[in-house]
Amino acid sequence: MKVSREQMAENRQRILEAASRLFREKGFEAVGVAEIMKALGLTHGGFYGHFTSKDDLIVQALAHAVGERNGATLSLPAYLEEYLSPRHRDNRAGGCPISGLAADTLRQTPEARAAVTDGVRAQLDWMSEKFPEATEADRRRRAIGSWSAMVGATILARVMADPVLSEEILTETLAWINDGPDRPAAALSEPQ
Amino acid sequence: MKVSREQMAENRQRILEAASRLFREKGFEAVGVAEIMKALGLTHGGFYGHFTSKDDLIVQALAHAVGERNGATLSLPAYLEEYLSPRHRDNRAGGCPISGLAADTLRQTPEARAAVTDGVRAQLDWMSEKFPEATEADRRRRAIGSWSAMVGATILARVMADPVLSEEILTETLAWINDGPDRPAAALSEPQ
DNA sequence: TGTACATCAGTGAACGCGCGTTCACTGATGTAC
DNA sequence: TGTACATCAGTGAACGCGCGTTCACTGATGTAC
Repeated sequence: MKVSREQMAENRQRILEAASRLFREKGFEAVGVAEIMKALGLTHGGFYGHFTSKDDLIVQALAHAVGERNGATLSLPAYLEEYLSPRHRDNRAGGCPISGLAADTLRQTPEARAAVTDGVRAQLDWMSEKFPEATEADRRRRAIGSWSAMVGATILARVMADPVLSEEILTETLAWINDGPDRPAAALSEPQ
Repeated sequence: MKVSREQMAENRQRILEAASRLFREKGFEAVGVAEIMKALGLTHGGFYGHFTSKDDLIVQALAHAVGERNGATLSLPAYLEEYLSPRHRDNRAGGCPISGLAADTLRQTPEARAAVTDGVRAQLDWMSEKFPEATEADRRRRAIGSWSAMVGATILARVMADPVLSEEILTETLAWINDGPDRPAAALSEPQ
């Protein structure tokens, strides 16, 4: 049965959002078109009125998720702490799409990789502005090192079967980013 | 046709090695049992004389790959440089199984996750011994932060569609691990 | 505004394909004499 | 040592299943008059 134009546009958005969450939770391969449509109460046949293929959806859903920039309203110290928290580790469906999907995207289409590339570039530019180092080169180096560590720590903490080791990875990575062995401990604390 | 006992044992090893390489290159889902057996010149039916299921093979192949500890003969600075090199980035099939498969393993069996957990624990213990910081806690913190950054940078560098950004991630992450913004530049250089 | 018709978003059965797994069979290995 | 037989590693056809995709159909929307 036909639906109104606004309803159809809304359905497209809901497909993108459901797909984005399900992909982050289970990976691209493990989520079927039928499962996504069922999550909205629709049937799989209608999917191809919105997207030309599952690969097309993957690209659109990645661009959608990566474009949201969900922690960008926080201060950098608060963002780092939230990112490297058990809450974010355990919230795959709603968490950062880059740590959740970057590895999966390696085996996807060039368009999907381009969407992740754009997201990483935006993330590094944003973080490079926020660190306190004096020179642009030092801020960017710290942004790249910190971001790599955030992505790696999140992936490792999620896969660890030992909860103590999982939490240690998050806590020590955060401490290392904030202080480093040789950095003054208060270098990045929030202004009072 | 039956083969000798030694031949059979050798075939089992060759399955593990082919699977380990193919899994790192393409991921668990994208590699079929038939493809692995074909890589040795065998047919898929014989697979089940060696392993009870594909999931069983995944666990064995992970444990096999993770247990190899392939860079452990290098000094720490040489290991870090090799790990964060374009060569390692481009050598997925022969590279570190943890950066190559950790994210994939999240959706595998508990046994597979346990194999990766063991590998990460061994890696962190090894790195914790090698860093030059005075206290055990400082060495371990630097090991965890560095290892997270190595895994994250490798995953990110592999997925980047822009080769300049990909290489920048490797180079800057290495520099950050070695020096950090506030660390003396020579802190980790090789003894002359 | 009301009516008749064309459009088209969504339905659900069906198709093709690839994959993991099974199993009757083959023929070389290994053993009993 | 040589021979006859039992064992069993590997073969390849077949099965079941799930998935992406297609398509004839339905009925509500939107438009022409």
